[in-house]
Amino acid sequence: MINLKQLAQMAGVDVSTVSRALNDSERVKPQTKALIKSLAEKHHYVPNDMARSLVGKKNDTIGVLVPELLNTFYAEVIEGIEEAGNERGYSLMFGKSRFAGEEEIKLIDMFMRRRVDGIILCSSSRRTIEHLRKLKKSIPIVIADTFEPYADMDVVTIDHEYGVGGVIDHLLAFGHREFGYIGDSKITPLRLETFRRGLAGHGIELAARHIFVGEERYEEGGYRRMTELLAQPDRPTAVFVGTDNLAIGAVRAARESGVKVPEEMSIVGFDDIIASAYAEVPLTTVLQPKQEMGRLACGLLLAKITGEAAGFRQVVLKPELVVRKTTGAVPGKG
Amino acid sequence: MINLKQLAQMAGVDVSTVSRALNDSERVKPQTKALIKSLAEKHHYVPNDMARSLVGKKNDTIGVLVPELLNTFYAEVIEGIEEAGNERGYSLMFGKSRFAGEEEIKLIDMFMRRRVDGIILCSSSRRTIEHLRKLKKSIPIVIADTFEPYADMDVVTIDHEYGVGGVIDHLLAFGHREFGYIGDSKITPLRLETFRRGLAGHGIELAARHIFVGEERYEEGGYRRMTELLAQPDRPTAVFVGTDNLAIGAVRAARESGVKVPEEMSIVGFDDIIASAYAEVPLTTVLQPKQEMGRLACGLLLAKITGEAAGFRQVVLKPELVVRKTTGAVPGKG
DNA sequence: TTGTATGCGTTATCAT
DNA sequence: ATGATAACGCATACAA
Repeated sequence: MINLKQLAQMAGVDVSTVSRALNDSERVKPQTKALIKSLAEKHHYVPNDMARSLVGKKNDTIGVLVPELLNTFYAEVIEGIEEAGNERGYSLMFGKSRFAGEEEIKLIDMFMRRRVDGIILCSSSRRTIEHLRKLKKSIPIVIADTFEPYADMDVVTIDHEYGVGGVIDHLLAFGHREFGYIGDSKITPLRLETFRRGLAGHGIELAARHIFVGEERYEEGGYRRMTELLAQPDRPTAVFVGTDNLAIGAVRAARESGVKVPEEMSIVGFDDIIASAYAEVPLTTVLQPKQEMGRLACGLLLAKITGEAAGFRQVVLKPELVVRKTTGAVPGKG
Repeated sequence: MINLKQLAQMAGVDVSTVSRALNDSERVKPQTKALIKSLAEKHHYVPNDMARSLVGKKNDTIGVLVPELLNTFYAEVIEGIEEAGNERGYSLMFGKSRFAGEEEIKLIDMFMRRRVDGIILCSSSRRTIEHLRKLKKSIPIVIADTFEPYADMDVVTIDHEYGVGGVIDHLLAFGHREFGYIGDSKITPLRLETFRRGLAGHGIELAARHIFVGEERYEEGGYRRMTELLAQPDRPTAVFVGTDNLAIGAVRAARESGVKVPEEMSIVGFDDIIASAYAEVPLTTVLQPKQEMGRLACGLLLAKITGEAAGFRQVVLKPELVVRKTTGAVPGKG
């Protein structure tokens, strides 16, 4: 792969002249510039950004860390980040943490070694957040989709209280009083807590025997947990499922067990992933503005990188309920 | 951000000693090594991989180019690439081309400027392939999920003939003779051609009025195209849909129009994305080994990077039909 | 065991 | 308008 020096030799000029010519400097005679450019073209010269950013400073690269890729939730967030970044000439480097704290820290380390200009973390663990507190002076960092809007960091997240509250109000309005919950151990713990607290606020207790949580985060997990729930002697009339991925499987399990949704059981998801509108029964769920989160996170980060922004900002989005076909009135109460 | 030189000053030694110490060289006294390491730890030293790879050569980074991320098909391929890469210490840099040739070329250029060790391209356009022919001497490149197994490049792809052939045989065995096709303009053109040719081989013509192709690549596109197809005066008994994303929408459109699937119409997809097994009616489709493709592509690339492999290899996978619930006998012929 | 010197590819600051 | 040179952060062959 050819470099400036070789180009300089061929053109019979100094490297510095070549550098200037290729960077369209005014201070180089049009003829030599033309010569150099044609030479560069001819020999497929590709500048070495490693060297360039060594002397310069910036990279025009941001690191993005997500737990998993198969989850379209994260794909949408990334989509937002990518667009916002692209518009301003940044490319993405990314890593997948599998929800593992050590992986997160390893990948953050890699990002730093690569001298990315900034890092966006999605759904990172609390432990990792602690780790970040030490790094945030060295490099701009934005946390997306986190549990709490940490005041000492740049954060983009949603108002869980509001989102889950919408679910509860919706179900209460339909007359439901017996609730169940299905979730996973990584993504949804806060939703469970918020749900429980919200119900308690209405004097309703969420029975432990109606709570099903496990590792699996996709349809299969929801399917299995709903099957377990249906095996209980008494069955709730409404179930809140922590993510749409799980909810889609849960709806299927219910229907396959002969339980009509929503006639005999209402089910509400969370996220509003793409598949939800096209599920077996279009899913009632809480819309997280995923791409928006990505865009905002990237915006915050770029503002930090360019120095436009000082201090830390917390952006808290309101996730709105989207009522579709999996929720209805309590059986027998029309 | 601290560097070797500063560390050297603090330790009262030369940079080279620090470098050796941090790289665990034998040629440094245990005591000084310990001192230097503790110093590095204390001051949060993070090596600069830009500088390192400037002098060295390698990057331990590979560039991955996909058309889109929301498509779980690509997410799965990436998953495979990422795993295979991770195992050998490589991280990913990636870009999204939106199926646009110019975007692809721009991103490839970016990868090269960043001096990635190699590039994997998914579903790249023919035009881009031409472009790559010039670059493949400068950098290892692997093409994944392409139309043809170009003999002069490293390629991982599937045997379309075989996959589509399986669909045709399956439908013929059910007695179908009237076929329709739904696809998109970016991903599926080859599938349409293969389908048409395959049918012709059985003396069956695919009528133009039963072919629906458009831009949209997700459920909505399939929904719309199936709606159009159903508006035709005569309706095929079986429809091959070029991707599962489209197929899921197509099934929904059929059912909402009162056409029972598979009783009144058989529908077959292609890809076997995660959602397909959990669709409204579990989808009969052709399984593309996506993660496997990713792993293999990455394997080929790493072999090229490390110099283990010479020449070009074409890996052609056999995509197998997965029979689920959207296909059945021709109506009235039980 | 440690230091010296050189080079990686590029940009930038001087001169000329 | 162009050349010489230093500098970016690090690794390494060679000396000591």
